[in-house]
Amino acid sequence: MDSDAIKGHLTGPVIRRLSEYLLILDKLIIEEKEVVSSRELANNYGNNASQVRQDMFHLHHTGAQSHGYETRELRAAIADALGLNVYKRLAILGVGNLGRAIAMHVPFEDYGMKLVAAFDIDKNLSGSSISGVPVYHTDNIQKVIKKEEILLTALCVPAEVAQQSANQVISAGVCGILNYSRTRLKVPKHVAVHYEQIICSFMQLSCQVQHKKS
Amino acid sequence: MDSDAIKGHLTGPVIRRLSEYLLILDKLIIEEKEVVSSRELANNYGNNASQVRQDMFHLHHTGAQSHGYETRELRAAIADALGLNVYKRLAILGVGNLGRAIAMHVPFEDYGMKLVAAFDIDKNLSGSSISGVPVYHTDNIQKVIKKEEILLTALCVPAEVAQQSANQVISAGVCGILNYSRTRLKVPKHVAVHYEQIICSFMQLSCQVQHKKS
DNA sequence: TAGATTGTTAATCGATTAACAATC
DNA sequence: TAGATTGTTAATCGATTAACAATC
Repeated sequence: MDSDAIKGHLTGPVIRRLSEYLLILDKLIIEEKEVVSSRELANNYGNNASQVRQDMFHLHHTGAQSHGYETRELRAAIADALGLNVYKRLAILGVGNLGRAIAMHVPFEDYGMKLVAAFDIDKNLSGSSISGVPVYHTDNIQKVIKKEEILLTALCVPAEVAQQSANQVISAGVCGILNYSRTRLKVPKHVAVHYEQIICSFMQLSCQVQHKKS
Repeated sequence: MDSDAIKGHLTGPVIRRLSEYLLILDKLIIEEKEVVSSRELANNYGNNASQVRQDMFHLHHTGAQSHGYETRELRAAIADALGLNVYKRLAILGVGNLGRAIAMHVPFEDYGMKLVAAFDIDKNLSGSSISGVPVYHTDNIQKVIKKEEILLTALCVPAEVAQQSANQVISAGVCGILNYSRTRLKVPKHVAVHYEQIICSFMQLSCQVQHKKS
C-alpha cells in the first residue's frame, strides 16, 4: 500500500483540517448532499477554496469530477488518509465530569476509535460502567491497558496525579496521550502528547475579542 | 497606553504560546523559582529557546537581565499583553457534564475572566447554582446576558440547538464564543468563534501515533 | 460550446530557527 | 575576566494564496 507513504507526508495543519472536513462532510451526507465543491467546503470551514484544493492535493485525492467532490468518496478518502480504518483502542483516565462528558458524547466509533476502559481512583465507581464501558480502579491501570491492548489515553485527572498516571499508562504500552490536566508532562520520545488546556483556549478567545473592540 | 498597539500585533500562534507560558510560569512561581531562562521555559513548553526569546521580543518585554527572566515580572508582562487585566464576564450554555466540568475546574479568575452565569434547558436545574454561579433557564438567556454584561460564552449544548443558542447570545451582545458543540456556526463578522472539536483532537493524535509506529 | 470547477505550479506570506554582538 | 544569557537581525523553512491550463 502506498497510502502509508501518503499519510507520512501530511503535516499537522493539514491533518487538523482534514479531520474537520470530515465532520462537515458527515453533516452534508446526512443532509443527502451528494456533491460538494471546494468553494462550499471552504465556506463551511471558514478558509478558502484554494486551501481546500491544496489539501486534497496532499491527500492525492483525484476522484473528483470537474463539478465538485462526491461527498461519500471524499469522506472515505480522508478517513483512509487519517488511518481511521485501523481501529485504535482507547481508555479514559479520570471519570469526573470531563471524563464522563468525553465518554458519553464523543462519537469515537464513527472516527476510527473504540473506547474500551475507564479508570478512577474512587472505589465507589469501580465495577460500574459508563457509556457501556467498564470503570476500573486506578490500581488496575497497567493490567487492563495491557490486556485490552489500549493504544491511546485521555488524561482527565487532577494536575497533581497527571504525571504519575501518564507514567503508568506509558509503561503499559500507551503511545498517545490527550492531556486535559493542567500540567506539562515529561514523556519518552516515542509517546505523542497533545495538550488541551481549556483555560488557554479561553484566554486566546478573550484576547482576540478585545482587539476587535478597540 | 501603547500596550494596545503592542497587543494588536500579536499573531495567533504567539498568543497561544504566551497563554501556555503563563501556566508554566504559575507552576514555577508556586515552586518559588524566581528566575527562568529562555532555555528552561522552552524545555518546559517543548519548543526552543530562540522561539521563546522571539516571543518575548514581540511582547516588547525587556525587563530581563542577562541571566534569565524574573518569573513574576514575566508573568505580569504576559498577562498585560494578553489583556487579562481587563476582566471579561463569561457565561456557560449547557450544564451537562462538559459545562459542569468547565464551570467547576477552569480557574477563570486567575486568568482575567469571571464566570457569572450558566444556562440550561432543564427546568430542574433552574435556580440551582454551580461553582457559586446561578443556573438560569434558557428562556432567560437574552435578559441575563444583557443585564450581566456578558462578553464571552462557552457553548456546551447539543449540536441541534447550537446555532439557535449562538444566535440568542450574539443578539444579546456576546462577541466571543468557544464552541464545544459538534457543528459549525454562522455568525456575523464582529463575533469571534473558536472551535473545540474534541473528536478532531483525538483523530489528530490517532493519526500521529500511527506514523510513529510504522 | 460556455461555464463551472478541478489539479497543480508558482508566488507570497508568515513563522521558526540560527547566529551573534551586547550585556551583566 | 569568563560564562551565561539576552535582544535582535538575518536566513530558512513551511504554509497559504493566487493563477491558470486542463477537464467535464
